[in-house]
Amino acid sequence: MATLREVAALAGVSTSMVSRVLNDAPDTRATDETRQRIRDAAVQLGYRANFAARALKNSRTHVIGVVLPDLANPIYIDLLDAVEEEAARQGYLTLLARAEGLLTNPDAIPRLVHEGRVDGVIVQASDGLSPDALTSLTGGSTPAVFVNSSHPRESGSVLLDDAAGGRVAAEHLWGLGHRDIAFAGGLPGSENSARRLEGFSAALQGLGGSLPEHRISRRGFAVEQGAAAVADLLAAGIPPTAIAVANVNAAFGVLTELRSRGVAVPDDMSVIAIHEAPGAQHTWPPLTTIEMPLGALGAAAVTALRGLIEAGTVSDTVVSSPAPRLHERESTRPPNPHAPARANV
Amino acid sequence: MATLREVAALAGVSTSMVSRVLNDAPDTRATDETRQRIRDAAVQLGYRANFAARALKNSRTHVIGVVLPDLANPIYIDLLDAVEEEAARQGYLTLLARAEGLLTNPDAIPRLVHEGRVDGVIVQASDGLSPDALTSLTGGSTPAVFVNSSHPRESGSVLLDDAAGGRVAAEHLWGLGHRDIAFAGGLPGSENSARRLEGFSAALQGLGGSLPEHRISRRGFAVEQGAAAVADLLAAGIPPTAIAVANVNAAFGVLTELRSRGVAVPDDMSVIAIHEAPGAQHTWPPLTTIEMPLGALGAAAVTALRGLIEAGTVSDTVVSSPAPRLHERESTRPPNPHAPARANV
DNA sequence: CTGAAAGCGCTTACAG
DNA sequence: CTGAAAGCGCTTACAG
Repeated sequence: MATLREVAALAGVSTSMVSRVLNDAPDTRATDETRQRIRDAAVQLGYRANFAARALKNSRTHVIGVVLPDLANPIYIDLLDAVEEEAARQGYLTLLARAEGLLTNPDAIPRLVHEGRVDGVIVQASDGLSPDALTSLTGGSTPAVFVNSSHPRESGSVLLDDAAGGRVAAEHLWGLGHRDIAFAGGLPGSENSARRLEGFSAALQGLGGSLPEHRISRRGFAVEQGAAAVADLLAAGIPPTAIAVANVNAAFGVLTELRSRGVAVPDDMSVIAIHEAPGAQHTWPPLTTIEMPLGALGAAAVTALRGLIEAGTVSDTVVSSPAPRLHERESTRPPNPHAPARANV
Repeated sequence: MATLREVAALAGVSTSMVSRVLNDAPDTRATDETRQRIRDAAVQLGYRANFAARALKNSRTHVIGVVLPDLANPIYIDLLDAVEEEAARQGYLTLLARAEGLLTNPDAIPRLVHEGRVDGVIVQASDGLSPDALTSLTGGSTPAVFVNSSHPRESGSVLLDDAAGGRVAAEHLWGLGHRDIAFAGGLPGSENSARRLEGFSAALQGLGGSLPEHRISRRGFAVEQGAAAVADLLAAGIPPTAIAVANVNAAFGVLTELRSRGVAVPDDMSVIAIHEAPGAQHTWPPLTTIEMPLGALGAAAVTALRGLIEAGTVSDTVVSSPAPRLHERESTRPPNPHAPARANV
């Protein structure tokens, strides 16, 4: 691990010169010959600027922290992947921060910044967190961008176009001929879910249909919560012919619960989910999904965070491009008028 | 962001004292009263030791890098999760490094260390990499622990007890009554797969069975490669009554391909896979898997890396506890003598 | 029991 | 065109 000093010695110049030349500092007027000598010396010694020294001097690490509730959720992984990739493109490294400690210890996120470990953080908050909890997460002064969740005023925010996702789901089901459709949403407090529901319901109305309250369940985005939603939705009366699930993980639970109740998908009931996940192709039947632009979301988050870090600019972005994309698989089909559940009505 | 100096000023002592007290330095004999004054001042100012300054002084960052081929593979995510958790427990933070850049740019991993960004790296290499490629990955002098893959001499290694995984698969299938079993393995160069196959084959022999060469396919661990394995294995003659797949991702492909060929699982054929994955419960039929101790693997990797960093101790570990654990689901069942494929023999 | 001083490896006004 | 010097915020011998 050669130092600047050693490079300078080898090149026969001052450390100042080496620093300037190697960093392409503006208005550095060094002879081409000098530049070359410096470059050669650096290469010869395998010189790498020490990160800590640089960070100390510049008060900037070029590292961003990514705070995720957990790694089990494929949605978060896609986000993490996109963030890491875009960060790398923009010259930043990615530090992984688990939310577990962060939720029990409200000081954890600010500390990352106060210790100078990261220049800022991108946080995907858990769905249930209150606005107050979110505010206390970053302690106000931390450069933070909240992704896909509600957020404090001082922080940036990057959101999916959830309503558009809901709309695509409604249009697909309607186009297939479904007229009695249910919606399995996130928890009552979830703004993501509320927006998806809104887009879904509005689209249905625009098409001449409607989404009555008893066709709505708000159990949450997790697998077991999807199962609970099925219980709600099939509780009494005529079952719907299709269920739109606000999250692909919940949809896994929906599929399993439906099967265990003897409801055949898609013969008796169609199922569509918002968000794509690797597992969706391997369920039985393979799940029709609406892929949301998580890659673009992650990239937008990185860009927003840089704006906050470098210019103090807080921005709120809705990522609407690329548009939500339908993956039509085998869990959706035109409604079957002879489906057992409806046949005996 | 208060500095040591400010804390010292507020407490009315020297910065030396503050540093010593706050770090609980050995043989620091400060009055209890002084200690308290210092602590109070630190709290009052919200003091956090600057990470860069500390790293510069100590030549140690307490950050480890995790190098993963990609984030799409749930196995790697489990590993990442475990590493992050154990690292946190041991006082280390986790920097995520993508292998994409690392494979095209052989200098990338050593650079992380040479720049002083991380103290060492844990790398999960791609399955196909040659030993030479692995060696050049770390350039020899980088503290590195290779996980679940072959590795250069100077680096530590932490391996799963792959043979045990193969054995559990063989025993389960044999116990169910299967006598004609196939094995869908990783690529020919994969040491992981070779060990699983070895354990599998040896167990079968111990039980009085055998695994003839034509019942072995070596197409790889990926989904599509599992599909290719099915093609191999069903190519001609009597099909086996069960397939053990060396990797759960490939097993997804096996399931899909079997279905598309009209082979019913588990009626016509049983399928079992090594490694557990969230998706395995949601396939149809739900996939019987053998969960390998990835959590313990990740933790062992962190511990091995610390040994390398702090004591220069290179260690090779095989993680055999907890033992591979069978998740019996619906893709395995006793062989059906009337299965169509065999009935017409 | 406590402090002054050097130094980790950089960057950047300032001076020439 | 180039260098000497200060300083980023710590830690740790060394001295008293």
